[in-house]
Amino acid sequence: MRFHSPAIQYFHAVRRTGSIRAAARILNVASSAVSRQILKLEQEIGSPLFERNARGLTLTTVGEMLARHVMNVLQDLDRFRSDVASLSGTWHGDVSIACIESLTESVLPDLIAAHRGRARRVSFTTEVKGSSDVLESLSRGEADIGIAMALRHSPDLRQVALKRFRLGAIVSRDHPLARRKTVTLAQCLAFPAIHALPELSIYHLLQPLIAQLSETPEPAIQANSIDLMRELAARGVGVAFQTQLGIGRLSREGQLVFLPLDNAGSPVWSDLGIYVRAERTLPAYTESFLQELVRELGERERRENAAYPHTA
Amino acid sequence: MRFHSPAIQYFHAVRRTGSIRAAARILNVASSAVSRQILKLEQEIGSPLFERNARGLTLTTVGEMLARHVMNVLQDLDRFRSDVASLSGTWHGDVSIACIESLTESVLPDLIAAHRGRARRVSFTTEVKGSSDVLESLSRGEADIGIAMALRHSPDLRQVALKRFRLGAIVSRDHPLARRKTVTLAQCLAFPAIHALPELSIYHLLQPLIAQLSETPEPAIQANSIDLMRELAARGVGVAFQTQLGIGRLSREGQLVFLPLDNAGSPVWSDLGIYVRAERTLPAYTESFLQELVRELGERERRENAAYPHTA
DNA sequence: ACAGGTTGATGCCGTTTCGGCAGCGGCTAT
DNA sequence: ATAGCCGCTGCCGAAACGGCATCAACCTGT
Repeated sequence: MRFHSPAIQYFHAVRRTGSIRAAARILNVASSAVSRQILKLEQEIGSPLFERNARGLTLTTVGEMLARHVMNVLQDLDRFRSDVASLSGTWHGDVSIACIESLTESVLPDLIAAHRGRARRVSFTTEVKGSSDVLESLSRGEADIGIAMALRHSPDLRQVALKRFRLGAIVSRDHPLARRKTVTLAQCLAFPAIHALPELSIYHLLQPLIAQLSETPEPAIQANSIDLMRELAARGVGVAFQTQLGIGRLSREGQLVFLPLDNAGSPVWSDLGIYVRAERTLPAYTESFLQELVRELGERERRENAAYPHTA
Repeated sequence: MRFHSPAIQYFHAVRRTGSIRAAARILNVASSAVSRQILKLEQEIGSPLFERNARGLTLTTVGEMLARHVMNVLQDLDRFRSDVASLSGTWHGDVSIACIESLTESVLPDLIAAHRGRARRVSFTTEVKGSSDVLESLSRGEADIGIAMALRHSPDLRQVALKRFRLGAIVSRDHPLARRKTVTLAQCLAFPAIHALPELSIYHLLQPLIAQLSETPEPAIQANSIDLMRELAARGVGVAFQTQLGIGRLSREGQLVFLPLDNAGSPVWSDLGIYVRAERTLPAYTESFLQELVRELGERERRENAAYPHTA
């Protein structure tokens, strides 16, 4: 089922690896074959596609344009394949997800497990990274679905859904704050705090608010792992800040308490976006999972708003 | 700049012509070459793409799926080409438009003339046909932009804009009705009328209203040409019905009068939709014209509403 | 400065693929 | 029945492709 010119596939491999020889290894062909296909493409188009640096190849502007086209072609080919397969009852393929860490505790594993239970032949590839890296992975065609903080995204991405969750303080059950319904940032910072490093989006949500406070906050722990921060909070080390998404199990077991943040009377929102490449129709099996993901996140958003209603 | 497998192009030609030999003539190759590429494709995919009827080839279900993929590929290739060309300052290509007749009097010629004045190397291909044929042409990839009455459209089309125009009666300046501000259908049908045949969408707009009338209308002329109907009305033959879009010049010269239809106190709307294929990014030159088209139609809609305000 | 490893490009050559030609059987319309 | 399509298939020359060995250019570690 590979009826596209080898030049297309070779170019795609070279772009991903940034090297002709590396691409040749992946493709199981001689590097000379790859080299020649690229040269032929450049002659056909009438413009170089790569800049030959000493250490590998970099796309030129025209190269990036072609990369976009080739990505559209190959991703649409996947969709075509899945359409044909679903016609004959078969239903398989790989859903590739790039997402930020807050989803790894319960949302993503729950969904994937449930989906695998129903569709055994659909496999998953997941990659956890920062919000902007998630968006970049999508743009580069390395992931099908992306979940990230809703930043400004490039026009080649499409925001499928936007869900907002309350940012809150995470404390162990015996923390002095644990009995409160909500907390303000000032109240939290009276205690040792576990802060996010700038590479986490939470940092950028909280930093402006912290800057507004008059007092200098208590010296705190800094970390770049949602997971680590949660476990530190559970051990009573201090107050951590995140959405309720990442603390499901420990919260249910009563070890952790989630206290919605209150900033001058209004909630602090953390906006989560679900993204796909804009110029693309998803394969049926990917689309199916995407729908479940959107539904599930919407459900969690709804449940959370019911649990912690706020005055408009 | 043809770096895609010949199989893709051949398949596309065969689908359009419905015949291998006809495709071969277009492609300037031997029919055997085309036949073999199709056979290879079918073997590669593992399913027949065409049903070999005595009178040419018809797509199978899988064939239609492939047709969709191939259309996506080739149309995106056009976009890529235009991107590369615009990088080097060149700016050419062909904008293919399918539209209904009401646009041919002034909207389309005005726009195309203006655009050609600015961008000489952009050519246009226009095809006038009925609303459902317009939508089908788009779906089949035979046109880039479609303008049609806003019917229910298939999901592979995207409605870029929706503009509503008042349906009205068209009479010559010395017609007894010509002094009125608005007219009702009953008032019009007291005079000889020029009716649209069912192949025009106006028929489907007016038929329900005519059916509501108690009296049997005066015997009337029927026609399937907007142009003809307009000229008949100008000669005082009777009352015609259409939007103001199609009577620009004759209206300006005072020969024709447009009387907005009033049906039980509310206007009768004719909804015009602008469509493109959904799974597609348009070439820059096409996108540019599309924007002008949307703007111009919006402008006409606004002007018309100002000229004939109606009570909400 | 030098050696060893890496990179992409190129000449040579066997293999594969492609396309043109001619001819096949099947079908339709006259 | 005949003439004109249709798509399919051997046959063969031409073109494209891929593998191997080799080259010059470059980086890196010593």
